[in-house]
Amino acid sequence: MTPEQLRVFVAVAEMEHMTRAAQTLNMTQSTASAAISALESRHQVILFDRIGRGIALTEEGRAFLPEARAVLARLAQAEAMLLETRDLIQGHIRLIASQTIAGYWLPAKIAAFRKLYPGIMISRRRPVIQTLHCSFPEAAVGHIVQHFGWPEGG
Amino acid sequence: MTPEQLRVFVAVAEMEHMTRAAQTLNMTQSTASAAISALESRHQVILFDRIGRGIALTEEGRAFLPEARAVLARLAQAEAMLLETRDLIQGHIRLIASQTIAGYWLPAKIAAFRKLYPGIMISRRRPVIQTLHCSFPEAAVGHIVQHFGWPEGG
DNA sequence: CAGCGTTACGGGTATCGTAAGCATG
DNA sequence: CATGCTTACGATACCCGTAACGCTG
Repeated sequence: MTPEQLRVFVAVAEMEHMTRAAQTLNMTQSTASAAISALESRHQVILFDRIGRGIALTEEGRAFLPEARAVLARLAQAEAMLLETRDLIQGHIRLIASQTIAGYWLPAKIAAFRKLYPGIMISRRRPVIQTLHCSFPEAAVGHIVQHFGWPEGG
Repeated sequence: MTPEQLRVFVAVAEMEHMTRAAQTLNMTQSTASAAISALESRHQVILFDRIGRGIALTEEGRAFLPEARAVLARLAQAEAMLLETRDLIQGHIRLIASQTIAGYWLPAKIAAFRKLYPGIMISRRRPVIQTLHCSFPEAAVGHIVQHFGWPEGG
């Protein structure tokens, strides 16, 4: 019982028309047919009556429709929650580093960091003054260092 | 986001131990690892911290756990409902037929019928008396005939 | 014959298990 | 060195789309 199968079933059941449902789902009609067949045979249930050149929901199919919708809705909710927490991790980090570090050590680290947290923007500045300083709370620095280590191993 | 992946995630998250979770799920530990990896990379989320030689739920993972459980529960409910309606279609059919029909026409039909409705038991009796009769309400006979047609096309 | 669903078949992708690789205590 | 997760890799199974088929109005 794949979510994909449920999506196909819901679409086909709602319009009681396989070809149009397949078009809606951006798939071939044979694919939709196969999905329905798989759903039916695996669970030993007949969801549609093949009547004439069309199809019609059976009683079991009609009863199953709200169930399928509920499952899909719950799953969508879970996925949305995951997306939400992902997008929650965002912000803007400004880096100031010496030429050596910025040239040899940072690039790979920044690439890896971007891959993990696409929501965080990173910008770099050349050190205008001799003294390096960080404009962030130490906690944030700690988090970043924890993920990527410290250049000289200290 | 396959239900299978969710099952793996829930098991691993509950015991925070991949090997034991894999054993519980009757799969190799590498398979479980791959499932978790797929779940994480596809949704751009980190669900577990690989700490030392073990794993621990991240904050997002901990938040996602009840969601995953809810999805699985809802899906199980839908599947149970399907099973229930299938088992509803059950009973016992006793057939009485002439030798000719019972020998040539019935066997294939009975096989097909059993495949569709495993819950229905079918037993056959040789006709002791000349007159064939049916001990069922006509409605039931109608249903059966509708599915399989009538021997002589009448 | 035109519309609609099913079936057969080839290609792509995902998943699994085996086994080797790394890291940790 | 024993434990535990990850990665590489070959095999298997699944899913999809194309095309041919069967059926109906």
